[in-house]
Amino acid sequence: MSKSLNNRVRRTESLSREQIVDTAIHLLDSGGEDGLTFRTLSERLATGPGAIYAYIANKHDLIAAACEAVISRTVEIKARDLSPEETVRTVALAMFDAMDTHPWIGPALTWSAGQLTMVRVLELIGQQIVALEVPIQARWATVSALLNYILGVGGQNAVNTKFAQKLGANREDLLASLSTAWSALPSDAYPFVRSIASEMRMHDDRADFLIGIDLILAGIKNNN
Amino acid sequence: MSKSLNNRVRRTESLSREQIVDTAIHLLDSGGEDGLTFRTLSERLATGPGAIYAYIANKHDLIAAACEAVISRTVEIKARDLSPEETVRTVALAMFDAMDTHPWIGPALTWSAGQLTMVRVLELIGQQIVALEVPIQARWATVSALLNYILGVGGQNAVNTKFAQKLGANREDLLASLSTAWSALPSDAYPFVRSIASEMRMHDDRADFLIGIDLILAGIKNNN
DNA sequence: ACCTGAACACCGTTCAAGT
DNA sequence: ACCTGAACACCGTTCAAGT
Repeated sequence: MSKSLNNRVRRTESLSREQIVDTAIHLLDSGGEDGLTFRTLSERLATGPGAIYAYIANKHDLIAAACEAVISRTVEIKARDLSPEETVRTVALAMFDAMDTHPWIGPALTWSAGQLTMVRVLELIGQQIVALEVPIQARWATVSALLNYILGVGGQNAVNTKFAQKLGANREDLLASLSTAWSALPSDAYPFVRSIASEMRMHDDRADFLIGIDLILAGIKNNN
Repeated sequence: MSKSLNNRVRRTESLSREQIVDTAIHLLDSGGEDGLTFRTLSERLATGPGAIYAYIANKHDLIAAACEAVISRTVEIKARDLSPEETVRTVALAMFDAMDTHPWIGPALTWSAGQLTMVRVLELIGQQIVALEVPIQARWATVSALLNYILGVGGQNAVNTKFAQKLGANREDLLASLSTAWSALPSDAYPFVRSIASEMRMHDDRADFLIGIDLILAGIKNNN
């Protein structure tokens, strides 16, 4: 797609695509998706808002490029002596941590829109699926399930973060008030929700995420 | 929160919250999140944009209310003579279909922000988890995994739909071009992605979604 | 040749003015 | 008492004008 846009030959100290993306990541990290505007971005880069369009097509492209930059760093995992299951866990946790540090990538990330980095994640996980001897007809659906789960948690993470910062509350306060609300539900209609209200309050997102991965891995083993 | 906003006593044929939400759902269905603006909405309702704020706090609230309306219809599933597994499948598929018909609810839906309808889904699935005799310490994480997966797929669905309509292409064309791109990847670095390129092209989102649910259910059984 | 930044066509939201 | 719709403070994006 961007074959003809080779800017490397220039020697002016002017704008570069990499510089723009890096600054965008900083703005996204500190202010979420709303924190990134072409006006603040161009201000940081000491230029006019129009100048950015020489390097980037539009805002969607800019966010996609920022995602790529973050995930490509995440995916650089050396193949150590790990079992297929351990490798899947490692990759999944790396993705979780990246989406936790940069909540804005959650909704922007998709593995089917042709983002090259997500294809690399797909390859990485897919190879473990093969190593786990999943029959060939089941491979696609199995990889789909894992990736959907991983990206899904990232998306939920983003919603929660946004919700929390909109209310100006921290995570603990939010969980506490939600827990209280759940405990106050009628016990005839909501026995289950009431029963886990206190457990929910103290849950660990990261640990629960991994339990979900393990559940899917256990399901894969069980199906073979 | 909204205890004092009881509008039922009025008898004028003026605006109602329900009417606003219904119109909003129509606009969202036909034009996505961008299709809903206060100007077009108020136009449809034959009023000014300001009038809506008497019934709804802001756009976020409006979308949340639209979600609630859609999901509450979805969740009205009669308890038939189904096994716990079958019930989970039924609920999950109902959610999938709702998110497929209304792609905009995917990103807006979250079960931790106190949306009452999602709590009902949580209860419904949680009761099956209890019936499956998941040990009490594992219940929260198990329900989390299922709900995260369900909502995650919905979120991905939304991204894909948005992507497709932005390009003005249909699903088949998108999958075909993606499949071609995957087949053209270097075989040394991307053996797995290449191997499933053709399978991906013909995959059925709904069937794959269900396979993921079954994988998690199998994992639950395996863990007991 | 490259950058600038005013201008355009939109948003969500508010609130004085009408009826 | 309730609704209206101009006005405000923003957006992303474009493009004539500058250097």
